[in-house]
Amino acid sequence: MPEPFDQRQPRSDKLQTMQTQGRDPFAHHKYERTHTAGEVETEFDSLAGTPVAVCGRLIAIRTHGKSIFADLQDASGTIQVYARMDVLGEEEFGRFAKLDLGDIIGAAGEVFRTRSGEVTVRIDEFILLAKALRPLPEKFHGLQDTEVRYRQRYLDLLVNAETRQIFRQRSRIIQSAREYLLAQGFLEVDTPVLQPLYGGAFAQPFTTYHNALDMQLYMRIAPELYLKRLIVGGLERVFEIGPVFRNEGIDTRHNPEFTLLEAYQAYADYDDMMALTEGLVGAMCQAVHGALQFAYQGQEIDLSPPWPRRPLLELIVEHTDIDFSGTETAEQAGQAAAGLDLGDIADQTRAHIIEKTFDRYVQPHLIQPTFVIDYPVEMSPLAKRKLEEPQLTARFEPFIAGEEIGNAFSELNDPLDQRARFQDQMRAREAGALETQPLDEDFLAALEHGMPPTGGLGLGMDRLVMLLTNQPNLREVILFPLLRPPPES
RNA sequence: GGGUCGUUAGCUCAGCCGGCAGAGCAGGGGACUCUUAAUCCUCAGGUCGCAGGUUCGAUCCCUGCACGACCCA
Repeated sequence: MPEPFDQRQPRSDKLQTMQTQGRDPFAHHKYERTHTAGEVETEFDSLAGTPVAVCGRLIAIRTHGKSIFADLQDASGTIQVYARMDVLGEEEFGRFAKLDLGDIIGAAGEVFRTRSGEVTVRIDEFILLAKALRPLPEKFHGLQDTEVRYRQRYLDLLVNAETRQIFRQRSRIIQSAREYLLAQGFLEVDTPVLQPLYGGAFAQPFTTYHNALDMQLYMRIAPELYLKRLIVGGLERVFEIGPVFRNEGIDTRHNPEFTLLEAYQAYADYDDMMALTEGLVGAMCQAVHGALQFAYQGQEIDLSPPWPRRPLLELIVEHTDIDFSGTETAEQAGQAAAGLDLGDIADQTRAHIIEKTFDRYVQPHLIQPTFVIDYPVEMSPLAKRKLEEPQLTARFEPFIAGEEIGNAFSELNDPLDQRARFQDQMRAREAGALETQPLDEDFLAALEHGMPPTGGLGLGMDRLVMLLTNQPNLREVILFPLLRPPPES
C-alpha cells in the first residue's frame, strides 16, 4: 500500500538540505528593501536601468530552461522578477529553480521592461527569507471554501485580491469616522471592556472572573454608561471606537464580538445627533466611494442629507394600517396586531409587539437612509422623554438598505427618572425578560452629580462597512469571525 | 431551535440508473534563455466528512452525528 502523498515532504527536504549547508532561511532577521512592488511599477520611468531591492512572496513561477520568470507579491501589489543563468551563474540559478510557490524572498537587480511591456526586476542576487512548507491554494480560482476562508483568513488574504480590498476599505472607513469626530472637537477615549456591571444595551453579556479581586466581571455590551460618566466629568465631547460583546446567536448580521462607535456631545440633543450621523456616515462613504451615493446588492443608495425623520408608530401605520398609539397594555397591543403574522406573542410586552411589527413589516422597506424617531419609553430606558409626549422618547435609529446601523437619543440626565427606569427594568427581569438593563448605582451617583443635556450616538461599524463594501454578510468584513471549533482532524 | 443545500486529491470542481475514483491547477522527473492561467512529455497523489443501515455490491439509497452556507424563528 503506497504512503499517502504529503505535499509538504519535498519542501521539508529542501529546507533541511539548506539548513545542513548553513543556509537556513529562518536565520535572516530583516531585509533592506529599497522599493515596494507598487513603487517599482509607478516609478518605472525614473527607475529603469537602476538597481532596486524588492521582497515578498512567490505567487507564480514560470521556468524556461535557463531562465525563470516569477511573480513576487507584497502589500502594494506584485512585481515580476526574472532570473537568468548567465547572470546568476549555474549554482545560484539552480538554487532559484528550487524555490517553491509561497516562499518569501528578497531580490535585487536592475529594473527593465520586457518585450511584452511588463515592468520587471532582473535578479542579480536573491535570498530566501522564509520557506513555505505548505502549498498555496490554487492560483486561478483562489480559495472558495467559506469555512477555510474564515478559519485561515491569511490564506484568503494571500490569494483573494477582493478580500484584501475589503479590509483596506474597512480601515479607511473607520479612520474617516475617527478623523471626522476629531475635527469636530471630540476627544477619543478608552473605557473599560471588563465591567463589574454591564449596561447601555439590551443584550446578555459574557461573564468572566478576576482571580486576584475574587470577583465576577462582564465583557461590556456597550461603553455608554462610562462615556456618560465622562460627560459628567466635563469632557463635553467624547467618543470611543472599539469592540463590544453580546452573548447571542450568530447569523449574517450578528457576530458576538463587533466594533461599535459611540459619541456623546454635551448641550446637544437627538436632532444634533441626526446631523452628526449624516455627516459621519457621509464621510465614511466619501472615504471609499468619493461620493454620497453607492450601490448595495443592486440597490442605489443616496446618503445626501437631510435624511427623512419618520416616527416609529407612523411608519407602522403606513405599512400595516395598524395604529399602536391608542394602545397602553400588552393585551391592547396584541389585539391591535391580531391580523399580523408575528408568531407567538402571547407573553410579549407591548414594546416587544411593536418592535416585532416594525422589524417584520417596516424595516425591510427602509432602503434609502431614514431616521426612525420617537420610540416608546419602555423600549428606551436611557433616553430622555419628549416634553409634549412623555410616553415617547427623543430617540432615533438610522436605517440604510433595510439594515439598522445605530441607535441614538437625547440622553436621560434626570437621576430620579433614571432610577425609576432601572426599577422598571428590574421588574421586567423578575417577570422573565432575559435582556434587561441592571440598576447601576455608581452610574446613578454620577447622574446625581449633574449631567448636562447631552446627545449620544452609537453606530455599528461592521454593518456600515458591510454596506459600504457591498458585502452580503457580516463575516466578510470581520477578519476572524467566531466559528465553532473544527471537528478533530 | 426549524427547514434547505453542501462536505470527493493540497486547491477548484466533475462523477449519468447503485457496478474498477476523474479533470485542471499545485507537486515529483524531464525539455525549453521574454514568459505572465507559459508551453510540451512523463509520474505520483483518495479514510469520497464521521458512524451505522439496506444491498451480491454504496461516493451514489436510508438513518444518525459533525462542520459550513443560505432561509426562517
